[in-house]
Amino acid sequence: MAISIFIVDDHYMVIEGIRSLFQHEKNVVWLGHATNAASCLAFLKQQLPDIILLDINLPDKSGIDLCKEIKTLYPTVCVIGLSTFNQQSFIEKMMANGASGYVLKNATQKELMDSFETVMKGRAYLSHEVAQMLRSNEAADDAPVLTRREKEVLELIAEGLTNNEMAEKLFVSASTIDTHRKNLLMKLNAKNTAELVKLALIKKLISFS
Amino acid sequence: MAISIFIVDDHYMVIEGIRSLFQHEKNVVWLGHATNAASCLAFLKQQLPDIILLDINLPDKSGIDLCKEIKTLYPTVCVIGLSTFNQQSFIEKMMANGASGYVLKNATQKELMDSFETVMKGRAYLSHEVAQMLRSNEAADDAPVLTRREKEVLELIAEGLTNNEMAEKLFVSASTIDTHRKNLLMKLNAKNTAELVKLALIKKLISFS
DNA sequence: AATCATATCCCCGAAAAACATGAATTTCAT
DNA sequence: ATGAAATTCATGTTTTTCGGGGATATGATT
Repeated sequence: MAISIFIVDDHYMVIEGIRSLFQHEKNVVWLGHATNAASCLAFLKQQLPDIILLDINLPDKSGIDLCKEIKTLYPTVCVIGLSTFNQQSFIEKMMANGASGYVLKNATQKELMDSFETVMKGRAYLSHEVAQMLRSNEAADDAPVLTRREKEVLELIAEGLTNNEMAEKLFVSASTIDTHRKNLLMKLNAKNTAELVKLALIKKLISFS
Repeated sequence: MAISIFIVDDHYMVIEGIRSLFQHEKNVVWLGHATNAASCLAFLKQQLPDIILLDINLPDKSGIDLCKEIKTLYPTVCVIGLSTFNQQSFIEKMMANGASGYVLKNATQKELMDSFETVMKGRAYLSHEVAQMLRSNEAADDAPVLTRREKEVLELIAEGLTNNEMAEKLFVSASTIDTHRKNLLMKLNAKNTAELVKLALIKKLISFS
């Protein structure tokens, strides 16, 4: 039995690329494509494919959110995430939102066929590269929970403010800042400010710039 | 007169996508494709296209380096950079290495045709989105040059070592470390250690973990 | 021969951070 | 309303960093 697929991606080249990969494949039926979330949802009201290939980058909405909506509205549809790079956080969110698989855009026809067959059997599929990356990266999602104030102080520390400067800025005494600082060192298990800032950036507790 | 093109990209979908976009275009002749730098260079020994569409992500070599090599060996060939995202640093490096243009992979057939014609006339072509982004982003790639020793010390600072600990580890006196430290603060224009570590991570002078 | 970058070392004093200990107050969810 | 968590503040001591200096040695460059 043929597998029907629908693709959502704002890259014409990707759409054409996949269409071309499967145009002579009898087991795969190309139902169409959408270049944004809105027209994807509109299409699904008319017709349900077996599999949706869903890019994580769309102009009007993230593919991650769209995935969730699709799975809520049409739980039987299999969604396969599509992305150029294997960014762990995206993959995790995509799978958490009900995706059945995740393949990179450098996938071969065979790999894609594989992914279709696997998810149609109800199992999850991850590109070889993706699976490998995820394994090698059990790195910390062990970010401690910081309070509102601690986050503020952490940001200011990374900007190079001293306790006195922060105290002035936040209208509290320097002792208070000192306490927050000590708690931050404890929570992040850092030996000193230098390590604190590094860990904070790694764990994405503060953002760049 | 028809324009001959050759594409280098490790994404099958992109190759197929572009091929399909131009398969009925009489003014464009598809000479072939390569999925890595080595086979690209091998092809060019046999035949020279007018335009090479060059992905910035290749398995064996960065497209940026490959671009430089190509322009050194065959200065008459026009290289157009290809990328999914518009990352300013890549674009700048690509153009600095002699590329004639830069287009995003979500380009339409028309946009690509446009880029071909523009670069064939000897002018540079940037995707609309890319040009816009570059304008809005004159942010700094002003990473200072650090000496071998300074990099070592910087790494250790970020790991949370004190001057004494570093001195022991590097078999020098604490005074030496102190000097390096001061020089680092100067070079990165940081107010203190906290800002130093943050800037070092932003400017990729030290890597995560 | 003179210059430059790098790396090494030293001293001083002021400023800042780290560590310890204790405690009052507000906020908020159960 | 009660208890836990968060925020606030203080007082001290010790360690580390920061900002001025200045000095020597080496090797590459000109």
